[in-house]
Amino acid sequence: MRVRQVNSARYAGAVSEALWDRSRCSVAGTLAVIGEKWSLLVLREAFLGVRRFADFQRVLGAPRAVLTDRLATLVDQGVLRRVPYQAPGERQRHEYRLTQKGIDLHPVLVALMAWGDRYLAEDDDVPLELRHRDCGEPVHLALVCDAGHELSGAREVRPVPRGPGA
Amino acid sequence: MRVRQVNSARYAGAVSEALWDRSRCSVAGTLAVIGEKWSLLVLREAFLGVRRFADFQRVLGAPRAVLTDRLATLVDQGVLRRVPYQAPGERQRHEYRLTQKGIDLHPVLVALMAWGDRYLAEDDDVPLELRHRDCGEPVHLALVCDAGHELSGAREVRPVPRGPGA
DNA sequence: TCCCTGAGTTCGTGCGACGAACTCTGCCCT
DNA sequence: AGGGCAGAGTTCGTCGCACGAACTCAGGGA
Repeated sequence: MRVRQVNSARYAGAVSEALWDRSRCSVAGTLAVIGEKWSLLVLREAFLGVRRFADFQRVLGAPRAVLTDRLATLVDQGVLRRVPYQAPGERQRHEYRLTQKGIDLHPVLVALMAWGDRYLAEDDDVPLELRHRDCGEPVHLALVCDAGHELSGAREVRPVPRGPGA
Repeated sequence: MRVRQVNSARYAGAVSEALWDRSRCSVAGTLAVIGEKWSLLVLREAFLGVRRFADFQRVLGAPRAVLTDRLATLVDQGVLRRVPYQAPGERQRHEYRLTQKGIDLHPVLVALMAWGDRYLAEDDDVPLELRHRDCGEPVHLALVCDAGHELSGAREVRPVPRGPGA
């Protein structure tokens, strides 16, 4: 159907840094999986319950060919699953559902959304809010350390190199 | 120097959804700002302390022209600031520093990194760890609600439409 | 039988990424 | 003063991907 190698940018280029090795950074690896145009928007819709090709296409307005490619990529990265289904009176079709690996991308979407709400929404016109299913209170992302402190921001974080190159 | 309009995908396409209006979603807006190739990698390096053009170029290996464009975009989006500086015995140059708006993108990077660490690092070879500057404990992202509960995952979240279209 | 819809595939065009080469500026050395 | 050097771009040719429109294919219904 379609050949695709994982091309991972994690191993691109001869960097040979004075600092630790940046080419293996997980950010680059993750972007190699979901960083292409439309991928994150596809996932946003998936989290909102969209499953069928036509619905993705209609809601996003992405070109069909691109959408076909992005869905296929996400499927063979294990982020989505292609599941057959049959609506009564119709022939068998496929739908795309999040796997656990895909569900675990939720914080990425939440972080993007939170930033957009803060800096791009005009006059507090936030289009979508996340609430705790149990208690109904609004939900936000927080950095917490294993000692239980909730950090106030990036300045309280210290990046520490690890692994064989340390 | 370079003209750039904010082109925001937030208003693209006539969607007219049965569900709430997806075209104003903050995820798309944020991606219009930082979703281009290399932008997030530039920010990753900025968080690790990189400030000068040549250092970005050397560490990332991105083509100069692309890097020039991405830095300019991030500057006129207000994510980076172009600051003049003068090293002793050199002529005046510029460096790129995170603004508060840029620093607030930290959770996005952390979320991408966490997912990559979980799913892409072979045999737990995590290249970089984040620790609380004060207590030294490892730090992770969490969803917490305003009642103080820490949610276990995306399934405990309910998205609620808001604003004029509700 | 023809038509319709969902899910693609094909195709021509054009923009954007790429790497190499060129430019411009001001400091340093001789 | 002249030449070399380095940082920060800019220019250019190529090549690939994104785009939108048109085409295909399968099955169900009128």
